[in-house]
Amino acid sequence: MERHEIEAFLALAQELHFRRTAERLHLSSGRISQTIAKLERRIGSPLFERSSRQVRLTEIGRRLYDDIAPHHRAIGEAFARAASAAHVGRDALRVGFLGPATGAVLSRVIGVYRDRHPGLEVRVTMEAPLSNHVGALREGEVDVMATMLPVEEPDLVTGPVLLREGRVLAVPSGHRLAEREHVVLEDLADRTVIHAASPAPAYWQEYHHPSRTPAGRPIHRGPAVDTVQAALTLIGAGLGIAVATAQAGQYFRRPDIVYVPILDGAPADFALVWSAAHESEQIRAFAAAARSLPAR
Amino acid sequence: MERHEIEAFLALAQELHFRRTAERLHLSSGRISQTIAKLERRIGSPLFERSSRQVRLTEIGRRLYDDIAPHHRAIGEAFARAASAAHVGRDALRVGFLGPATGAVLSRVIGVYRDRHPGLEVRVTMEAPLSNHVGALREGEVDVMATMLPVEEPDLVTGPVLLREGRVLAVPSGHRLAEREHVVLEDLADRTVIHAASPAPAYWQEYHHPSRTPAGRPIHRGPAVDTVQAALTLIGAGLGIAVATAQAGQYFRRPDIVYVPILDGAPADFALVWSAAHESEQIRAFAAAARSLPAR
DNA sequence: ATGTCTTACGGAAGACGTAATAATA
DNA sequence: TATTATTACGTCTTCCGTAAGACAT
Repeated sequence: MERHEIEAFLALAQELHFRRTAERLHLSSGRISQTIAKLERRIGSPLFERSSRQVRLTEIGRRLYDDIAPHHRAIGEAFARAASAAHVGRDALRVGFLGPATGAVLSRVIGVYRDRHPGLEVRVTMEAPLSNHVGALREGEVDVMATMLPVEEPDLVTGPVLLREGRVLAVPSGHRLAEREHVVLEDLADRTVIHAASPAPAYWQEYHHPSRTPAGRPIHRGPAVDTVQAALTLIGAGLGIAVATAQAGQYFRRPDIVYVPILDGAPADFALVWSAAHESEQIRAFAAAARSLPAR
Repeated sequence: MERHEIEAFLALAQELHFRRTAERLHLSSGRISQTIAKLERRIGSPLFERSSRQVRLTEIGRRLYDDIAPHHRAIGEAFARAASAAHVGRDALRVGFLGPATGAVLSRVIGVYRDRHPGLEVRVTMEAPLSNHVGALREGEVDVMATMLPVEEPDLVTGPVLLREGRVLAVPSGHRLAEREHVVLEDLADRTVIHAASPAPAYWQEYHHPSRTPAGRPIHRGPAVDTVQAALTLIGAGLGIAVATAQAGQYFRRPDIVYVPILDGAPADFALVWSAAHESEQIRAFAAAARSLPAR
């Protein structure tokens, strides 16, 4: 009984629907099917009766659900308590960020926080990779991350938005779109767009680097990168173009790259995010300092 | 909190010793160290204080242990109950085996079982691969397996021994050792010996295909195989020699292979093995039938 | 010097998504 | 035909052992 099997089983027992279960766990429905099938082979009996129209718990499945659900929850809570206890009396609040503009706003938040709480220390420890932007939170390397929404993870809390940025398209100077005053998403049709490397969740990829235009025409997935710098190198080499935030135009000015505003690009919101299990007084105070800043 | 992390934590909290914990879980101590380190990073605090002389639980570690140990046990028991319930009223007892001689003894056991319980059906379903010889038990594909000891798995029960076999060395007919009346393990020194493919547990490999002679001289690990037939093909091609059981001399007679008895080889015991969680009345009856046979 | 825990690295098991297939209404 | 669950397959993550390193007795 692996964790992912138990969680798939419990979720399916509640949803009684493979597709909804898959969406809730951010997995594909095929995977849920295989995970449950494997569990049933090991148990030696079906846990669900399914037709293509209905899914129901069997007697053994119902009993198993009642037996393990409270214990599974209790274990989760025990880890949360341990994580919470671990962070009381921690010396410094460790903050991570994604992208240079976020870092700039962050220093203003830190200023307010330091004024209000002179005794408490803050350390900006690291810039996150584009892929796995919340990994450092999960690994316990930072306490708060200033990163790009959407973040739809049940174990993470989304705090105040620090910054809302427009979208630009980064293209090589010689590119056909480089002359334009602005573009729309439809202009991406059939082009090769650089995107974040794979550990990034699918919903995040799709939000920031859509695979289709609003009219439904395909956008080709180009090479995957971990940093904006790497993306720019590839763009300069003519290997693709990339959707970026307006801050790129200020912080990554280069002669071989042109940034063209995307009129209908979904806005990029940057917000504070932290682990629900690790939430502490210091984190709440830091979030409060962020909320007190004038909106930009 | 993955299953392997929880189990490593609980075992280490009991043993307070990395090497012993590793042995208990059939893992390397380096792996235990990394698993615990990762867990501590995620929790955000050490769970153990360790010097190279002593390992102790921290306050947070102690609390976590007390919190999750009973729930972890409860979940394990719930799965065992489900597995047990799944197998009452099952139509046929599915039996697997390893090696043709085992299959032969098995048919005598089945004869006795059928005489005693005419209403109960038995199906010999499959021959197991040399690697992963108990995998079918864990996957729920068979109920009982007649296989080679040692089996040191906490979730499996070792039943009565069906057969004890001596050891032979399988060598190509032209081989220097082919002329010998018999050999000793020391003759394997510096030779290349074919062994079972990798999913087989390390203790099983070491028992059947030792990596050193009694005097400590190395025995080289040759190619890995899944079946005796595959091993013989490789031996015939001159790619190595293999330690086998005496039954091979009867069931796999070939002109290009010679079997030479190994005087001091550890005996190969074949026994019934089944899953503790799936133990049923039928399985106990089958084991009783095996015990009633005259020893060979 | 020995026993202990940790770190670095290459290989392999399996979790995962995609896409084709089957079944039901 | 539309919606659902299952199966087949190739990719990629990460778990794992090996072996070298660091530290203490």
